[in-house]
Amino acid sequence: MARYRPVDPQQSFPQLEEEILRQWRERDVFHESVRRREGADPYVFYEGPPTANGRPGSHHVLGRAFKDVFPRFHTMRGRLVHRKAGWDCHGLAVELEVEEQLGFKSKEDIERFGVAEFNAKCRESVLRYIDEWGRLTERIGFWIDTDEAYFTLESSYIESVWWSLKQVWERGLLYQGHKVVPYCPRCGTALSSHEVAQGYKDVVDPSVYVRFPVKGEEGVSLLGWTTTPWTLLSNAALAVHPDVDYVRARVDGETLIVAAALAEKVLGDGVEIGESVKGSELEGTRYEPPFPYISDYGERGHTVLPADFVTTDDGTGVVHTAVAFGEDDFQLGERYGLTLQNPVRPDGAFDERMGAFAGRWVKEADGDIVEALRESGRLLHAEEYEHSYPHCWRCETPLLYYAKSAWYVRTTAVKDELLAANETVRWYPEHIKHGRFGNWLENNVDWALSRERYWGTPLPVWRSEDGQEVVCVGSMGELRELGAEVPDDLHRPFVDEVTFERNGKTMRRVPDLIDVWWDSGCMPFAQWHAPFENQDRFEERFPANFICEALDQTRGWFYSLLAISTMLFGRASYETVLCLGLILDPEGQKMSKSRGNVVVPWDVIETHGADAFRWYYFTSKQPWDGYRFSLDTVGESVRQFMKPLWNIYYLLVLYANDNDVEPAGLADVELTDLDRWALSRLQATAAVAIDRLEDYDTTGAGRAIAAYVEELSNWYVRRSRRRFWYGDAAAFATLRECLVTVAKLVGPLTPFIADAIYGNLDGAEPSVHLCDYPEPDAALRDDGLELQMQVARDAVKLGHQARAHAALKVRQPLREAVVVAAGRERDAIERFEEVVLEELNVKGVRYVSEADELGRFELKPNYRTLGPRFGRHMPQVAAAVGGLDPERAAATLRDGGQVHVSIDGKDHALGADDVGLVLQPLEGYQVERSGTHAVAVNLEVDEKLHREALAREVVHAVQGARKDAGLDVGDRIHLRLGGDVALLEAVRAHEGYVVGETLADTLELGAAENGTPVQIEGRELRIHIERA
RNA sequence: GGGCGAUUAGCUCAGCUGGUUAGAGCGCGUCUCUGAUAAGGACGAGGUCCCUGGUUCGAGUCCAGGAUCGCCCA
Repeated sequence: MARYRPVDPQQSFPQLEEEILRQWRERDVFHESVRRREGADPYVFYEGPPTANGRPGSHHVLGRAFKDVFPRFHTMRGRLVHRKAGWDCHGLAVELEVEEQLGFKSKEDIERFGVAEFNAKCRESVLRYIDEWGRLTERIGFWIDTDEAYFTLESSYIESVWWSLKQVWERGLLYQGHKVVPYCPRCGTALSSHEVAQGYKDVVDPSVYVRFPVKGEEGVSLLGWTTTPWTLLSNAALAVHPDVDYVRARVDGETLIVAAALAEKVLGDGVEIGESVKGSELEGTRYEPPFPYISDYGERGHTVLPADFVTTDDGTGVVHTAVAFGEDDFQLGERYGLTLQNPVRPDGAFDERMGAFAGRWVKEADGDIVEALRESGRLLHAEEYEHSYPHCWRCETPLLYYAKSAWYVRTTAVKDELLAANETVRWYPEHIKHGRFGNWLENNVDWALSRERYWGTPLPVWRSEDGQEVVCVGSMGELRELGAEVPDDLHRPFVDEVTFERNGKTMRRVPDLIDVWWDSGCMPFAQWHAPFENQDRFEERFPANFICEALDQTRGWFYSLLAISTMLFGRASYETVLCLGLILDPEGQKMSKSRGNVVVPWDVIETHGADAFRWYYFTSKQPWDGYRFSLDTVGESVRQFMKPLWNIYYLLVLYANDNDVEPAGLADVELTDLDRWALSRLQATAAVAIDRLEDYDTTGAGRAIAAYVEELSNWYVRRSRRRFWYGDAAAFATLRECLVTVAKLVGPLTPFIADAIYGNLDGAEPSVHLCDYPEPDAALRDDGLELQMQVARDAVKLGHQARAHAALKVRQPLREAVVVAAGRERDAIERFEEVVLEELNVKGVRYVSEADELGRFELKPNYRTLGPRFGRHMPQVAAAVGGLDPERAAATLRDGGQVHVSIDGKDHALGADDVGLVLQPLEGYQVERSGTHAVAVNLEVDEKLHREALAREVVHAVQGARKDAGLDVGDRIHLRLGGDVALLEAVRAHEGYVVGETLADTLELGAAENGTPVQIEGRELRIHIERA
């Protein structure tokens, strides 16, 4: 009767996983695993909400695999790990997706379509993808509560976000300001810095040198330089560095004022250099602007101003300033009271003040502007200039640096707090902390919070038309108290209609939305609608023990979480961050739809399964380094780890069922040394796995477990095969214990195969994921045994090598192996002599403690111990050791004595640790050595040994024939053999052996006329098999 | 232009606080084992540890400069 459910050796893992998924659903294993830890010490995980804008890709599987493994591990370790899913629903990305669907090109299109309808589409679009995300999430075994997920679009979430903004407002950190921002005229919105970063492209722009004639000095011009000719239309001033030397350079009868350091570079070698002055002396110089359209820039308009940002790296050292179109320019304008004039409309076209250029898209006007300068004689020189310039990451429109009114959070005011909070965070990899992230915090600028878009959390600021009254609203209740009617849906356009009276004035909301990163950064409390509800839950689950996202979140979620919690609660909202790297294709190229090198996760799952996918991510390398990834690389996970593990499991079940072996505890059986070894190694492996996973190192944990599975397969099982055939209780108990424990160890990593194995071999719990993580049992640990086994395995390996080099197959029995070993090594090999004999197929082992028979010792200085001791005298020491008599020294050292060397007339004693003995084999012997021990095999094959080898060959041939005949491993047969007499003679001499190995009930010799012929050493054997 | 990281076998990756024969897996070649069997084992070929300098008795490992690639920032 089968004790265990039979195992398919060809099991399809994807199919197996579907089965396990069904069990998890039926038994509600995930929720049960959380329920069982009710009241335990919580381990808090925060889900960084993905934007469900598009189908999930392989990089999302990476993130979700790592977000899964540590919560699973800590649950098994006894912690209570709630996992609440979340979805980031707002933002420009979603709007763009919808715009694309609807064929929209601009904000006017959206306004015409209707904001309510447009936002309804956005909501629909986000929710549409969430299903597929949910499907993938479940399929890869990412356990997270999707039923209770938070959505950033919910009114409750938005209300919590409003609350956060009100806190910031009350601290005086929320303000409206004018700043020059990277602005996309097509999308009609400013971009955040990380959006800008995505869009840098190399472009060729005009590079123009322009004369700015000095007023009242005929023939003298300041020479300015720019790569954005369109900004010349609103030139407001020129900037020079006060400490830089400027010269009057004469060229072709005119005088040009440029930085001394750049004069020759710009004007050529032949230029005549005149008077030199400091930039500060040029301050106040009035000049003629290049275009007449706007003249009112205030008192200091169209004069030279001093500025520290001017460099002499390129250009002329005289910097054209257009207040509205550059950060430096804008600040300069503020300092010197230049009037802010912006002649460019929000759609990127010049306004009606710009004469012939009115209505033209600024970048396209560049060429004509250069022409106009040429015609007016202002152009000295024009060329092309290649540089990298930011473009809108989605619509590819070149961005404009553009002065806009916007709302900011004064994060610069809390920079020190941010840095201090960062100090409390543990980063993986460590260098991010003070590198990328720390640097980013050091260079903190105020958070540009507002967005002039439609689909997002509305900025809860209401204002009177005259700007005198401003209210930041922190909740719906507060809004009601102010006398407003509050709609159910807080999005635009509904929220825009909310008004109330204050001091006799009508208060209307400012039209802006907020940055989506603020939304997601609020999740620690907003996911619970705290502080309006569930304040206790929020407090219980704050801060997070662990968060994990891709490296690109450094300036995204990692920052928004830290910044918001620092401003609101004065501390970091997470303790440990794991950063994940990029997924690249096998050529190291970034995966992207446009390159067509994207690996669809479903393909991987259907081909190899989710376990393999996860295992690959966990173990192939440190996750932050990025992955060179393809379908095939995942296949290796299956071949190298899952398949061998499955094979062991298959073997156990096969023979346990065959022999009707009952599952037994270790206490009920008599363990052999080999069993104890396997169990000892198991404890060691558990210890490593725990240590590595506590340190967020799946690679270290996974590799240790894989190494153990390899040992189990290629040593324990291989050495124990016969015990399994014959139903040895201790072997079954041991292997079962090992496999069940491995299933637990590997559960967090490859949850499906782990549960399949556990369920069949143990099944005390409904799932392995309800078990405790294995604790190493010191009573089962035996370091000495492990060491001895290692020595014995080394000896076997050396013997195999010796045979291979002598080209003597293992099937040929040999009389003896000669082993050079003494003391502990000899004890070890003697303890496992049976194993050594069988592995090497030799009749006996002969030990020699002296090397004489097999070779000579050579002495080698141990640099590791001697180096620190002798320092720069090391070469002399090495020479002195080389000068010792090897035989005598070796004998002395092996007896535990000391040898003496003389360095600079001083005597030094060296012990066994200081001098290594290396055996040099004598010629003519087949000896393999490793350090001080060596193994030789006696190559002499006599008649008897040869006959035995032939018998083994015959068995080998018969086994082949059994297999060809399609027999089961346990089928009994009637065997008839015919052919060469020498072969038959060998069989006769070893009849018992042949009959036993081939499971033959009867054996007839010389009677297989119609048997299948095979060749053995050039002799023919005819084999006839019949099922008994 | 600045910051951070990477560079080790044909490929994917290990190499702890510097120690003298630089490893594994895959792939390749040869052999082998066989009652886990489209698995397993052994052997072999394959390496200027990106380059150049430096520190040191000794550098894949530490330092400086450079190259290439990636990410981030401008």
